[in-house]
Amino acid sequence: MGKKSTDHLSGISSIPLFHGLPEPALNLLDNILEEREFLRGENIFTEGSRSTGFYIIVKGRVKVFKLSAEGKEQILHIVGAKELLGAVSAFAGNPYPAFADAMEKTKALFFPQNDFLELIRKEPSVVMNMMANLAMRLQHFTRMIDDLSLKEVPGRLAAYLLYMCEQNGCSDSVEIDISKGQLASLLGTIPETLSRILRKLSDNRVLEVKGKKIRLMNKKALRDIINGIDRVKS
Amino acid sequence: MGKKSTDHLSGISSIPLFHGLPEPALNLLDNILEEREFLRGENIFTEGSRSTGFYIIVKGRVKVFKLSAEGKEQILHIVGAKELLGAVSAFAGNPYPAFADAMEKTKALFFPQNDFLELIRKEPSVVMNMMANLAMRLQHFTRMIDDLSLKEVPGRLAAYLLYMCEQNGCSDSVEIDISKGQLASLLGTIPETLSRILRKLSDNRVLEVKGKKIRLMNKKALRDIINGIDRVKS
DNA sequence: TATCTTTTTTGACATAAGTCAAGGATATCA
DNA sequence: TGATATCCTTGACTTATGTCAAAAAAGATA
Repeated sequence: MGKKSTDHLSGISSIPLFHGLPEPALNLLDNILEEREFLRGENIFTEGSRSTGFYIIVKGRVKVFKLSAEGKEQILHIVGAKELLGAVSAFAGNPYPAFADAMEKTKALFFPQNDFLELIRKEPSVVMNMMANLAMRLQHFTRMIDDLSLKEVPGRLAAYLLYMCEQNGCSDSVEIDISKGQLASLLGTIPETLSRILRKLSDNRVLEVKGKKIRLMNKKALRDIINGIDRVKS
Repeated sequence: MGKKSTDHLSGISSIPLFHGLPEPALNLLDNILEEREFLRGENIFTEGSRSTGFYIIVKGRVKVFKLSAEGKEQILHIVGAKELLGAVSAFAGNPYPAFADAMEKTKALFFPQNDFLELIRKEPSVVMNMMANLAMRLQHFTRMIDDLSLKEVPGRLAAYLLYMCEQNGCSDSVEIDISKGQLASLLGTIPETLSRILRKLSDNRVLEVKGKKIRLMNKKALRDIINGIDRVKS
């Protein structure tokens, strides 16, 4: 793959899936992986279509989502750099269960299904990393199902904000890096509802919303909302 | 493990996770696996507790569920014979993300975490089977999230019934093997709502409900309901 | 069979959240 | 910079589904 080989190698070893692999395995990978680029909004795969492999995102972000009959979208997750896309289907040999669109200009490495089987034979440890990845995602979905069915929208929002806050070292301020419409979809609701809830929490001095920047003024209140002790209703 | 050894061996090879393993591996497993029994209603593990291994269900059924702050339960899945219980947490090294209770007298094989790492070194192919298992469950959750957020309760019920019908060779008749209250929880709703919807579908001759036996009189209508074309509202 | 418990059904009611529609605010691009 | 498209907000309204309470039905126990 000429010029880009070294890029690949350094890139490859920084991918969790390939952590700790010996040099020969990395070289093998370098020959297998195929670089692909997607524009903002471009579709990467479609629900129901057969999977021929999976992607490792290098740069950019991809939203994986389902569509209702009326076209309402529910984002399942957002896949960012160094994460896997479409691995479950590729592995299980099932069609893709959801859509995937690039949210911005995205660079990814495509890993063809056939080559994967070969790699596993030569380097079984990869599978361990992959299992960890699947396990993590399962836990994410478990929490999501929990949220969707047991919490009301303000609770899901509060959980999301507190979670985001923790991720970013938690300076009491969260910068949401997706549109509010997309956030609504991620929370399993619609923009109008999200907007109203942000307003109410703002009025009650639980949050301070400035565009995409949200300050968590009262984390205790947020935790209470998650637990159904809703001081915001009134 | 004396007398039960051969039981184990025949049992073990019939577990998808251990399909196709050579004799020595099976013997190794026989020494590792620990038989455990649970009574109806007995708790097997609790949300938040540390996992020390996972179970392979031999007989009986286990419900895995989350609890809301007010005690409302959402069943995530029901684990039956030959399936894995708690594998994700055991593997990811995280605490259990949900509760698990035996729904009836249940026999299971416990697989301690430490021994698992050893097995993988000796028999990496097990991991492949395990990944397939995780992948399948991920797809199940994907569908579940889809249902919970994009479909209304009648749609979820319809999807459930049609799915069950397909599973059982589909003689147009489904015998639900859990209580209606539990089914409500599985569908992310409450018994009252489920009862009302069953009533309505009965009145409209889409279903015929006799206790736990449900006949699908009009599958086309059920499919329409899933797609939001709801002939039952009126 | 009779008694007790649990599950299911029904009714009246409350409410969270969705729909529809329109006006502002922001971003994007020439 | 101005023009155009997208995103966000707000209001009025509807509705699916949850809550509470009580009766009916079905199972379990003695």
